[in-house]
Amino acid sequence: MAVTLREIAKATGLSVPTVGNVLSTAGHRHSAKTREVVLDAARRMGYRPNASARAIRSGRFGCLALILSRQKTRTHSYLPIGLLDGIEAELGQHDMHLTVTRVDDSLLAEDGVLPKVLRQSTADGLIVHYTHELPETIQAALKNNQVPIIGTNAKLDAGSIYPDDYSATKELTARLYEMGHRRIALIQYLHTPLPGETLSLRLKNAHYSVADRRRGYIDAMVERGLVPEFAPPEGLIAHEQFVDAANRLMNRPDRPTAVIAYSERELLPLIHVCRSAGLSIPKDVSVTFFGSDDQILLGLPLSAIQIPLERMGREAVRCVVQAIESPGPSIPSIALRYQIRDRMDSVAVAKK
Amino acid sequence: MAVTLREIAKATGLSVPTVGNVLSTAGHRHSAKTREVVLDAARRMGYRPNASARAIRSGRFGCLALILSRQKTRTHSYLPIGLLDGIEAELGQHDMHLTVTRVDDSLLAEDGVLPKVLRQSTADGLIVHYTHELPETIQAALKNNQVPIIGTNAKLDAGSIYPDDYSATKELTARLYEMGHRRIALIQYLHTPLPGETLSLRLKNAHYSVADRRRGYIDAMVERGLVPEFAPPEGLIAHEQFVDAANRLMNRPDRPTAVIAYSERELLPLIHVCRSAGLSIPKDVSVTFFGSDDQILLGLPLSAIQIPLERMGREAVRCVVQAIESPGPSIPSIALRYQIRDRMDSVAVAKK
DNA sequence: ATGAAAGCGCTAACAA
DNA sequence: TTGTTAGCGCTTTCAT
Repeated sequence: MAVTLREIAKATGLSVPTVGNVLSTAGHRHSAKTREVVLDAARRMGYRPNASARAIRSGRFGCLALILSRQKTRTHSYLPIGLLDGIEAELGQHDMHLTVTRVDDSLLAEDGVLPKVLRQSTADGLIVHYTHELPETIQAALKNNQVPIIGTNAKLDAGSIYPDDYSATKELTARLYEMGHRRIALIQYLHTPLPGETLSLRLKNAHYSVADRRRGYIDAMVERGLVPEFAPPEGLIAHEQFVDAANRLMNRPDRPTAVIAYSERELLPLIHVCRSAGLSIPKDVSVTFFGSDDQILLGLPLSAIQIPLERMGREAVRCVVQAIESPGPSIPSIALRYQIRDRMDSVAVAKK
Repeated sequence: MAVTLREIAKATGLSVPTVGNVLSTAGHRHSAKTREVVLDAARRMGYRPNASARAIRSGRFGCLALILSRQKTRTHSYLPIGLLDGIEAELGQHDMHLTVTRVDDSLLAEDGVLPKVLRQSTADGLIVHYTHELPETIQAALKNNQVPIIGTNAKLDAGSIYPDDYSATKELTARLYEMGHRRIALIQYLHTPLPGETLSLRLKNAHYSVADRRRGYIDAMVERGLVPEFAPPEGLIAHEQFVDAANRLMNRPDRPTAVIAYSERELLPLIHVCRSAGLSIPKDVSVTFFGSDDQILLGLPLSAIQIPLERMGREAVRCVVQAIESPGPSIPSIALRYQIRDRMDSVAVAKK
């Protein structure tokens, strides 16, 4: 059993509240000698306050829960470390900690087998990191939880923090234009539908950024009288065809001088094709992509348009904590501006 | 404020213990009518038991803490989702939940600014996921925590769960031999030292699997009278040279017919070089690699030697929980066997 | 079958 | 400056 105030009180011959005062809030109202004795004993005995006891007393858990969705059908869903960093940094400011739980996107969730964090009262607020839609049961459970809740990475009318992909792509395209580029392509692959998934469902299930980056790019191009060009044109191909699509795009006399890749996934076939065709990056082709980190692919250092994961985490915590401290009707959504950085290693001014 | 037993008691006209009994342990000892009334009210009012109150009563937090190290100097440290899955699955068996915290690998940690999870008493046990060495201060703080603690992904004398990379590589090499391969190479890049990092320190800081996979490979080769071949021979190169190294390896008349890649990072230059040289995988070259998931690179489906992350998570929880329930002197280390799967898409029988 | 009492560890209010 | 009392939400006796 862990060391309690009572044990320290017994060891020092003082009362429990005295010991508690010295070790937490009101230490200044005690004699130097007492403080010395208590602090010394606490250190020696390895005292650490019981967080649950404090939670009960204060009516606050001092804890937020991060709910991660889990998708059985597709692999490689994961917790971006930048998000966690942002969340933890901001939580530290409020002396709070984090509980993490995953929620199954399967029929199992229908059986009322909710994770413990949702079944019991464990946190003062929830951050739901959507990678896709959550099942009804979970949604209901979340609403029933009488604590503030916010979503990240999803574009909702209220209560979500998401990167502003429309503006980012628009600005990025404008930026490339200013650097002299006229043939700018957006390369964006979508997987062919899963078995049993219709095409329209596939598109509807896609992340909001698929449509938003597309729109931002189109608007910027059209504004400047340029013709938007997508690879592949229909946007939807099987994984094996990625290289072919990149080949078709880059092995043309009027190939683009700048390419915006939707994500890191689009990057690899592109780089491969460029290398094989003897095209130099960034001299012959400028490459930009949306990602969480700069990449080194096939020896080429590539600078990413960095998804503001850390700020997303920070903002999410900030909003939830605010809602906890002064409960209001609802949390407004926030579209986070990207920072299109000044230094883009893999982008060059277009040659005449 | 959340709904409490007292509120339900008030609403139903019953006593707090009665309501509590029905809703938790001893429901069977009450009349059907009472049960009905209580359960109905609880559902209607959205009752969820206060986890902290239970923790106080029971003397158990019902919670484990996962400590992730954070390395400022190198990016891309992250929480493998498979580990989290394993941890959560096993925790669910014990009706426990998970707290996650990151610990800075910087001097800040020296200032006694420990994360709240370590400063306070919040969990019944700790799982420390090492990606590298933790600073002394943190190590000390962990020891002082009077709860069971286990490390993952680190090879220690006691208290760690780690994949058995030696045996895995040895078996894998044997397996390739049985399929007719004689020229088998291990491709394993190490980054050049960071500024201020000596070469020997760089090697010492490397993950245990670097040495273990190397040893397993060498032992298997030597046992069969074959000559181990590494690319690059010295093992230590800069990132930009990865492609050159792969080129040197594969553009030779006596090029290997099978390649074991240390990790996913080694894979990409290899695939690129093979594609560019017109070498077919797996027809001309068999490729295997250590990774968390199968990969599709440049249109080629590659089957990974899967690092047993999920089992690592499960075992870690199992061991810690056991130590919590029956405290013993120390937790023994466990080397987890890999499962070299029967189906290896990217491996073919060697041609004569 | 139900309720009264007690106590887990901690802290705020009050009394000494 | 220090100690006493009380109570947060829950559960485990033990009476009724």
